[in-house]
Amino acid sequence: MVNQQAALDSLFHALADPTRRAVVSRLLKGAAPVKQLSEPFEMGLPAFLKHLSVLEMSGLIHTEKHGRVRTCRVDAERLAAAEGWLSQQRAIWQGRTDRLADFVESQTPPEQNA
Amino acid sequence: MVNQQAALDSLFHALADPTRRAVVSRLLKGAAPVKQLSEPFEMGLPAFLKHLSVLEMSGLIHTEKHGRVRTCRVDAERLAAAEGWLSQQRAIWQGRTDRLADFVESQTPPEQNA
DNA sequence: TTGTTGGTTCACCATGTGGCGAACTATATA
DNA sequence: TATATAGTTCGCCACATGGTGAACCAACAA
Repeated sequence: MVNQQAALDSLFHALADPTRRAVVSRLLKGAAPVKQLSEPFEMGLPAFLKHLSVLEMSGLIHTEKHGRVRTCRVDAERLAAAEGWLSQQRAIWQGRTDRLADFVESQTPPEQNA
Repeated sequence: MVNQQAALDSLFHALADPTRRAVVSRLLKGAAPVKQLSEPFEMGLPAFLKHLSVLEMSGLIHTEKHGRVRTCRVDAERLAAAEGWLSQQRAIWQGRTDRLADFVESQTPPEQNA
């Protein structure tokens, strides 16, 4: 469970940068080589590779090299993990606000996922 | 839209730390003063206040002071904003994989929780 | 074989982050 | 008034982050 925390740390950290979010967004539409991925961004390859490395460390993407070109693809399950934490939190919140709703509607036992 | 990016930056950055996630989680169960919030964590008040400051800058929490006690509460809409970006991304991904699924199943409108 | 292209590595730099202790302010409370 | 309590501010530190340019390696292409 401690490890879970570390995973979320690196996940959210990876997403806390517009370049990296753009890369994820781009990769969700299909795999791509490093060079092509880097083209929209006004930064050197070394800097861009660091972003890729952060993404890869977080597990959000994984890459493989064929010949001299490295191809990147996204791991959608990692993305779902981040979303999972958030919707879990929302469930807590909704568990609370639902009591107001229940007071009016009186149905649906809250059943928050611990 | 550029500002949107900055908002997501600080949102995800705020969430990229176990202490801050724990605070958010705690606050989703109800507002609390700084001291009480800080108790579970083994760090000084100054360090903890920096975390609160990061959370407040991101808009995830807001605070108000009455007398000498500052009360913190969460802003669930900010949390929803982060979740929103993620589910938006998932929609892209699912738009792709759904074509495979539809090819086999061709039923059940996915009903994602917006 | 000689370029060119795609990636990689390295040293370096400015800035940000996350923690500390110490000193301080302001509000309750005794 | 005196004292404890809740926050705040400040200076400091170690380390991570995000960028640079330059040199370099490995695979195609001419």
